[in-house]
Amino acid sequence: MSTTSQISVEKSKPFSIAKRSFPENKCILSIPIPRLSQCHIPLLLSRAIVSGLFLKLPLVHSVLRSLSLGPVPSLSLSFLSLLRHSGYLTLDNYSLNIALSATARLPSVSVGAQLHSLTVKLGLVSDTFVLNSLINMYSSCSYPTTARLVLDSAPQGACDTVSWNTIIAGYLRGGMPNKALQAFGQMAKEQVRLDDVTLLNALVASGRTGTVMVGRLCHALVILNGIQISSYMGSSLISMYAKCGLAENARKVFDGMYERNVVCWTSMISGYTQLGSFKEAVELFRDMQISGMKADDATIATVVSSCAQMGALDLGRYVHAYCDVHGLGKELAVKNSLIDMYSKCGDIKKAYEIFCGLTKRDVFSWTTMIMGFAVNGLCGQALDLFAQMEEEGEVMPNEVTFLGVLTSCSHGGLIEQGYHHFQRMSMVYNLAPRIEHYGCMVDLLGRAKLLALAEQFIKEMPIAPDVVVWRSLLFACRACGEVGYAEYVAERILELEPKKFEGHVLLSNVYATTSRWVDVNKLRTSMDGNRMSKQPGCSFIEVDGCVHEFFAGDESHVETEAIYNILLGINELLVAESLLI
DNA sequence: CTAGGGTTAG
Repeated sequence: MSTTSQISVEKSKPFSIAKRSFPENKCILSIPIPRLSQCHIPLLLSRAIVSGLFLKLPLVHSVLRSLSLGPVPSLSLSFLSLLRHSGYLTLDNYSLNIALSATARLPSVSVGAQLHSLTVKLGLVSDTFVLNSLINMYSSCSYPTTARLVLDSAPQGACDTVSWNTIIAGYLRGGMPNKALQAFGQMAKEQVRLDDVTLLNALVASGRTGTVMVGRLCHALVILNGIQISSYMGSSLISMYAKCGLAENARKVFDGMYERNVVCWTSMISGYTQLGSFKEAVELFRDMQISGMKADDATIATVVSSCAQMGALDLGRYVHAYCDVHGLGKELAVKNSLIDMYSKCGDIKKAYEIFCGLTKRDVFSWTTMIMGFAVNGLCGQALDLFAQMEEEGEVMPNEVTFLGVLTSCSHGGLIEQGYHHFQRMSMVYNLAPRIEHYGCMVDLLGRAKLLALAEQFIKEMPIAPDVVVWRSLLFACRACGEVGYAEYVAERILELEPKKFEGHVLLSNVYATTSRWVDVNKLRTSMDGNRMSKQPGCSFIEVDGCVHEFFAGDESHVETEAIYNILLGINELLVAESLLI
């Protein structure tokens, strides 16, 4: 089996192509071909071949390989086809391997599929390298299921660790982390040798599915096998622990690392952001700057998201300025996060300014801006923007976009429009409404005090209502003074989450409105008996650019009550339900 | 031939 290393070992006499001469083969191989104009190389070589020059096979192979890795992988394919048709080369396992890795980088699977049938015809599917390239080609072209079919129907003994690793990576890329985890299990069951790439992929799968057990197992395997915690491994571990809600474990991995690159730092910062520890996220960003590690766009995007969720406008502005100084923030993800930050912090003008300045807009840009208008009470503008999005038609709305649209209708009291968009969501865009969308609709009807309609809507839902849906209905009951029905609804919430604090409180509030103090007491006593402790309501406030975090009922904060009153005035969103007790 | 972090959410 030919490999690249064999090629670079090969040395030969000087030879020439056209009028350019090279001292030896090795020199050609070390030419950074992507730096030359890639288009000229096949042209140059084609001319040489047509004029009857014989080129050594290793050179041809190396050029094919470079082209397949270059910016225009299809050049590799056209050159290969020329070589074949001029009788220069017959397709063997090596050239087929190169061709397949070129097609893996094409947007369409069609050429790759043609090569697949060629592979079968030539009887090369039992070659492990060719097989793996084939699997990789289907995985990269977003056909992970077909890739799996290739693996499952491969001849006995042809598959190896890389084949399985490629399958797992393909599932992850295709947004199928459960399948990835399953494949990892099968791999272990069939006693395929696991390596560090396997564990790395399995860690990603564990994180995305929230399967701590498997994540821990992988971590244990890493330690037991003495696998070095590289930046790759470390960032995967950190991200896995963070996604499973174990911030401390993530931090332990982070602190214990011998060397960390920007990805490790970003993994930890984004872990904090995802877990709602915004202050820690920002602090770690500071530590990162102190340590001299340069942030990149991924870091900025997650830090800005933390600022947005804290409502820290000054801090957000600082990070924005940091971007300009360090030449960062050119990527859309950062601009989108800035739009979100400015609109969540109330500077909707600045948010819209950034949005308007975008030369390219993805679904995040539109959705963030729509949601930004909605939460700032500019429901009309939110809906106008959605109309503009549909009119331009370059970006398809997704489920979250419709959450923004429905929220706008709900906040604006636009019932007919709400129904209209709710229907269009599935009819026009083939998006199945999720429980969140049903929640929006109940909220829409409840806010308009259309209690009977809201109730009917819940009854006709194809999914079981969750706590949020019931809570929306409960608020509607309260607004309509329907105490009896409110009791029923509060009981449903309690039923869904008997161990949680909230349901008990809601029910006891309902009792309190009808002065049923005996029932209130009974409920409170049972709560104490169950040692039910509430999650403290937590808020942030920025004073002179400094972010203070405080908890409801936090005695250490002397000004808690005062700040709470300020918050009530600033942003109704910050008022956690448990603060009201 | 395979590998890590990032933006929207009732």
